Amino acid sequence: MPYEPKLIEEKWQHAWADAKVAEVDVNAPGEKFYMLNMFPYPSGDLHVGHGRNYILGDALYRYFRMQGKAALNPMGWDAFGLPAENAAIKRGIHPRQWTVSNIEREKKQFLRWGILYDWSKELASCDPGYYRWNQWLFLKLYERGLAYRAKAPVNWCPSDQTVLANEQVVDGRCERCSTVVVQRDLEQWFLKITDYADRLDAGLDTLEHWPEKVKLMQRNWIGRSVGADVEFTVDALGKAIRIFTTRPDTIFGATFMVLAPEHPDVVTLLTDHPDRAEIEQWIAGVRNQSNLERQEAGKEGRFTGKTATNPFTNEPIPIWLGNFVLMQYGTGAIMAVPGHDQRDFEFAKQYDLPIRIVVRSSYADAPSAADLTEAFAVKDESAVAVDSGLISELPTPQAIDRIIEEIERLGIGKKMVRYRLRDWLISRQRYWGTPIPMIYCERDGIVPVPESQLPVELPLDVPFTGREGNPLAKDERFVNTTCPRCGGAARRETDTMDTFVDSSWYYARFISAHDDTRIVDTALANRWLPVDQYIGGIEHAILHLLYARFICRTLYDMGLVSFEEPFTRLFNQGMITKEGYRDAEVGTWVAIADVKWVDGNPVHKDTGKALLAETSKMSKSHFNVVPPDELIDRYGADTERVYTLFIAPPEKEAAWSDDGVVGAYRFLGRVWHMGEQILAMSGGGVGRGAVVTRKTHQTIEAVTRRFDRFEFNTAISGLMELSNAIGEALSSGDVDAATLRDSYTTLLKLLHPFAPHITEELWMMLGNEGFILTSPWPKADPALMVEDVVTIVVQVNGKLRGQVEVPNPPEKDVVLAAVRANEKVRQWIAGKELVKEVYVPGKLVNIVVKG
RNA sequence: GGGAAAGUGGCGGAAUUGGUAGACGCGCAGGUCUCAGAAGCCUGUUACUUCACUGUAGUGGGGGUUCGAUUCCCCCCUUUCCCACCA
Repeated sequence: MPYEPKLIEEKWQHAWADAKVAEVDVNAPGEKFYMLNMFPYPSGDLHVGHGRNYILGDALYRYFRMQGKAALNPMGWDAFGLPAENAAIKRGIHPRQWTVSNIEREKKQFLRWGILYDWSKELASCDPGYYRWNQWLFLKLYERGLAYRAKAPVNWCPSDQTVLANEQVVDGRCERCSTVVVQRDLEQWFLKITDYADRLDAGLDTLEHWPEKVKLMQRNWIGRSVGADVEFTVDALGKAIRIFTTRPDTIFGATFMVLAPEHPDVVTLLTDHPDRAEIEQWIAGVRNQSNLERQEAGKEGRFTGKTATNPFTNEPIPIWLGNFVLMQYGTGAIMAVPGHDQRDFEFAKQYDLPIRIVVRSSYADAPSAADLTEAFAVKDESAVAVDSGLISELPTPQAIDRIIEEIERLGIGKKMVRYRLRDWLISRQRYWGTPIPMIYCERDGIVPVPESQLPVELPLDVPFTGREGNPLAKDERFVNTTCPRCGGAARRETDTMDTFVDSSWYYARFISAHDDTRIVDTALANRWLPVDQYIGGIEHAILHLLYARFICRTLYDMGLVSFEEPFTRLFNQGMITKEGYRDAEVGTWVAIADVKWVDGNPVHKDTGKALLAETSKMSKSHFNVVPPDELIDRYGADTERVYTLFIAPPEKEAAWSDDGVVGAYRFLGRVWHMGEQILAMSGGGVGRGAVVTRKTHQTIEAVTRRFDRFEFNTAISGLMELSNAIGEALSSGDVDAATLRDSYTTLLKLLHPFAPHITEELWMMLGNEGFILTSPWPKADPALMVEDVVTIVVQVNGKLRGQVEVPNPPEKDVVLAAVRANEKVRQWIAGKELVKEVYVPGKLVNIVVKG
């Protein structure tokens, strides 16, 4: 019988589902292992690149299962979001309907891949039973002062009269109507993640099993820096301006001050300036620029005409406005030390401001300020302060400590830790999201919706035009309500929550997905959480994972869970890319159907124009998406699974090759035919049994180790080697049936996580009871892995010159005697002076000769 | 501008601690089967040299440590990713 995946895959998919093999009773005993793939946004089109993520998770799940763990592998849907609303606007389908039908499609796809999830715990963030707890969480955060309202700019399309998400702004214009987008200040809701900046930063040190790369990205995003706030008196204001610096030791070299153009004191400073109108115009221009535009514009500034007093030199220093000083960081004002900060240096050169040297390398004299071509910004022990009063000649680290002491003693400032991290803006002027449970009353102001009134449900019958703002705001039945406090007429908040709120705690909800009385069941959560293995794309390295870590800490502070870090181990799989073809001149992508090959080069079928082959992320617009359906119809899901994990190390980007798939299919075909032969076989010789058994046990050891290290590609190559070894033994006829059958059964078990259907079928064909999935993972017997003879490599002056075989374990005297007796080695060293013999136990002998 | 990762055959990639570089697979070549093709199976496949045995070179480039370096150290080049005027 030929290997026909079609005939067996669906059968086993139903068998596993019917037996509910993946359903976990959370109260049952056993060693828990919580696996989790990041829940997907149901866009409806899963391609083989998405498949990599879930197939990898499923292989691990099956492995842990066979290792005897009580493994939990749930799945849900990150179901709120903009694309659903766009579909409603463009195609007139309700976001809910669009989302639900996509979920159905994706669920079928998971099934076809042979992926086992515990569907009894399924959740969708657009379900009121889920998002009511988003609202509950928001109310708790509000109670604790962690949710607040403030003005913040949004992208506003003046033509469509609506707020745009960043993704909807293309080159500064509205994605839909190409109108130039403007910034508009709106009152919006924030979560105070900055209160947790220090804990989020410190917690990174405890995450031993997270990729260093992700931790570093988070650390940079939080951006902790230690320095000092210092006040500089400004006579014109009759008060001081506060600056933040990480280099208070350079304060003797602060020769001017720079304020952000948005700094609140700017208006007062400019009141009597002769060129006030011009400067205000300049400020308005800078304010309208994005950060990127500001940077491209180069360093620009204006002199306010006023001075501040440097508290250490007591000199008046000019106060400038500068486009490179950001209002959002620190105090929006800096002391400029052009000798020791590159930005300040460039600004000083631009406007011819004085430069003073107050730090030098401890290996060299200080250069003269006039000779300086760039700022000297070294700040370790190898730098010392000069011309700096009380800290002169102190190495920089000590100078910093000493000057901060002095600043604090003088009462003009203090040591300060600041973060780059900003508060989390969660308001979205969108329909398809969790309504923020707040009410505005003329009399009582902002009033939270009482818990008993949750969920605040999203009305379903609203019109979608894509114009004139949020559809929710136009639904009078939703907006008009009564004040929970005074009972008078009031209006509801119509902003919905950022979908990152939904995904910041969903992992905890799976454990008690249907509990209508509380957000999490604390006792069960503490048993099953944190997640033991979290799997997802690197694109979530910063926002999702940081928000999840933040919300987890707030749950911890409320006493709802007993842990602060939600994910013990994190794995980021790489993307799958594929070659696409584009017109080199115009730059547009060409559909595969329009590509013709001439002498191995792609050209356009109609125009004959040469095309450029380019490998990129799969996307419809690049015509390089590989849909799993055709692939599975032709080769089966097992082939896709094996190929996907074999193609490259899982954390790396991998290029899809249609040809390569065939290799995986052939491999499975060979395993299949071997199974039929072994089933029919009896008798056989005994000559090579030990060789096959040894290879089998070596493979058990290797595959197990590689699973633990996520080295799926080499685990599969190891299984191919074992299969080749069994195949050779089979055709040699020199191995007995029982030995071959044992090795083959082991191969099936080791292969099961990668190719579940075919192995399950063969397991049954060989007459075994139950599922191979629930059979135990094989154990390697070290005694059976040991070789009878050892091959010792012989080198002369480090070059391979022969090999000798000695009985295992190899003894030094025996090995050296064998080497000396080796004819070829004797030729190589003949007539030369022996310098030494190096013996690496069990591996090699290197003979060093001279002449 | 700052930070991180990585450079190995025609291609994807392999090489526990420094110890036979190129496992495994694709592709390619030859063979087998076939009226023919597809699929399968067998053999070969780093380059140069040789009919062959063999030999020489070889893991981005240059240097170092070592009996021995893809692996460790220093310098340089290239690519990719992330953050981007964060004081």
